Amino acid sequence: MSWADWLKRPGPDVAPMLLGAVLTSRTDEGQVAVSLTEVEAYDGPADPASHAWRGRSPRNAVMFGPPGFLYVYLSYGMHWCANVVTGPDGAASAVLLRAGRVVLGHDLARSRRGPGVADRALARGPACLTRALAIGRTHNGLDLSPGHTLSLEPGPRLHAVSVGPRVGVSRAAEVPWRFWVTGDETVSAYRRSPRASPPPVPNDPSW
DNA sequence: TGAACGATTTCCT
DNA sequence: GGAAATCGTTCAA
Repeated sequence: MSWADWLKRPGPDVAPMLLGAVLTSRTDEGQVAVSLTEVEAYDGPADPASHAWRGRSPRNAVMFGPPGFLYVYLSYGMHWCANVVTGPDGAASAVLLRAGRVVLGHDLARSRRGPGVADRALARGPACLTRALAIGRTHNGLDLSPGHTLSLEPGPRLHAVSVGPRVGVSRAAEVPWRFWVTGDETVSAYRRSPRASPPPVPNDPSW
C-alpha cells in the first residue's frame, strides 16, 4: 500500500505508521527535520475528543478536507499544535503530532527553543515540536507533499510501538489512541487530563 | 455580548 | 505538586 493510500485510512490506523516518519520544515533560516516519536489519533465527528466532534467550523475546516494536509490550531492561547489530516476527503480524521526527534538542523531548532534545551527535548511535546519547526497559524492547510515548505515522508517501519490513552483530553479519555516509540527519550511526559476518568491501569508505569 | 474552557508549557515552591 | 500565562472557539443568554 502506498504512502498516499495509507493516509486515506482513519486516524487510529494511520497514527502508528507515522512513528518514524520525517517532518521537514524549510524556511529562510534553514531546514529542521524531526523523526516522529509520539502521535495521537482523532477520528472525526464521531470522536467526542476531536475538534471535529461538533461538525465543521472555520477553525477545523482543514480536517474535513483531503488527507495529507496540515491542520494547525492555537492551544491555551499561546501554543500551536500540528495535525496531519487523514482518512478519505470529508472524514475529518487527524493525527496530532506530539513529539519527535530532531534529525536535522539541531542548532536552528535550539535557537527557536532556547539555549539550554537538551537535544532530546527540542521537539518533545506538541507545542515544542511546532516551535522547533517554526510552525504557526500560516501553516494551517498546507500540503505536506515532498518539496513543500513542510513535508512529511515515510520512515522505516518501527516495531517497538506502545499504545495508551490520549493526553489532555477530558472526553473519551479511555480510548487508547496515543502511540509512541517504546522507551524513546524524546517522548513527552504523559499527563492525563485532570477532568478525565481514573486510568484503567493506574499503577502501570508505561501509562 | 459575555463567560468558560481548553489535544500545554514553564516556572515556582 | 501547583498555578500562571493568554486568546480563539464555543456555548449560553
